[in-house]
Amino acid sequence: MVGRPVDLRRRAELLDAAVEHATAQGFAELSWRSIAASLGVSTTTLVHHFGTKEQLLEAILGRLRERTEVAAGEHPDLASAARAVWVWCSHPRQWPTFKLFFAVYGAALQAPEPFAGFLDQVGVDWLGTLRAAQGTAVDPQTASRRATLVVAVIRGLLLDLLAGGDRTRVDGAAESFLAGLSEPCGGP
Amino acid sequence: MVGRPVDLRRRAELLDAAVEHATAQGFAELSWRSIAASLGVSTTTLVHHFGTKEQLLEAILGRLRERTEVAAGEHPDLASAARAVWVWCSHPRQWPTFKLFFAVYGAALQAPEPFAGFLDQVGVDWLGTLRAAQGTAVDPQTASRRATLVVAVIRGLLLDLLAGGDRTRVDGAAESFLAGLSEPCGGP
DNA sequence: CGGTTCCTAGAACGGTCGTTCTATGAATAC
DNA sequence: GTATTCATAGAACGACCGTTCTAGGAACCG
Repeated sequence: MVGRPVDLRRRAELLDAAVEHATAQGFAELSWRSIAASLGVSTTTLVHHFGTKEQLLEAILGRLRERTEVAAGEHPDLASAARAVWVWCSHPRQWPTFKLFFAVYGAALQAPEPFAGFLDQVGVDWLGTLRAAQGTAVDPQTASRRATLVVAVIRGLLLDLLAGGDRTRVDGAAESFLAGLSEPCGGP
Repeated sequence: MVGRPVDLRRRAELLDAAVEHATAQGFAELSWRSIAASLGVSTTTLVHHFGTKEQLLEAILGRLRERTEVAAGEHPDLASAARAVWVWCSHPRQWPTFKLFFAVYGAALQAPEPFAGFLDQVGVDWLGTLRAAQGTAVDPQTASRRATLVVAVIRGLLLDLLAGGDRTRVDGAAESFLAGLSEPCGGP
């Protein structure tokens, strides 16, 4: 006798809705009851599928990490890869997702207990993508340094943009940085 | 009859201790009771001096803004000003403060209700300082663009550093950016 | 069909939260 | 001195939190 099989699709469906709720309603107001009310189910249902608040959080963080991962794509050099990443990240469609991203990031900096994996993984995800975009010609240390700078610029400009910064000003700064990337002109 | 005068020094003292508590214990665990226990007073004392949780939050945010403001200083050009800001911000002594800063920043992105002033003010504080460092020779639009980029780089690299990023890698990225700032070499 | 396991819901528990009420010393003005 | 206001504390209230208990339908296997 095996009984009724586990419905993994249902769990994924609830998780997606939970992430959407966190994106729309804010990371600080995450509770069993608020999510359940938003999805039209009972808190018991959520508890049954995710177990603990911390486990739900881990699941949400995993989904969020997938959503904020840059499309690896195939780009000839670092400059075009960086431009593609910036265009994708800075699109208004992504704003709510990245607001959630930075809310989680900020919370993780002060309370790394349930977020440690998120911080670590997020740190290597983008870096790996942008290091790979430089091919094997440049030495690893230089590639790592450049990728770090590109990630920092994109995140910093995103912070400015999401906080209500002037779009043309931020885009101008991004363009000037990307232009400098295209012609290294003696840069390290 | 006027009675006993208001003790503003006591309020400032409590506020400083509250900010220190938020820096050490984390922004998410801010409550009347936890702060009161940490300071060795009763919650009633805090309520008496600050009124509402939201008013306490505003006061803490104001103090935090002061603490994260870069020392304006007198620097000959943007590159040296940027380097000074980076050296000051990236010092381990400042890490807890900036962890709190980014925790507040992230929370503000999703719930701007009590944080709107913080986001706005923080946006113009650094930008103004770094625009002023460029003097009046460069046209305002270019100066604004460059200041935006410098702020983004510093914030982005700080995020990396505070998340546990390798110090030498982050410092290398900072150095390469600052070097590029010194010799604009055709950059806009 | 019966048996077993999953899915869902409602109620309740202990805990923490922000806030308010009441009351007791301390400091100032007259 | 008295009168008034501030400073502080303790207790309590209602609301929300995560979690657990109980229980009833639903889906699969034999």
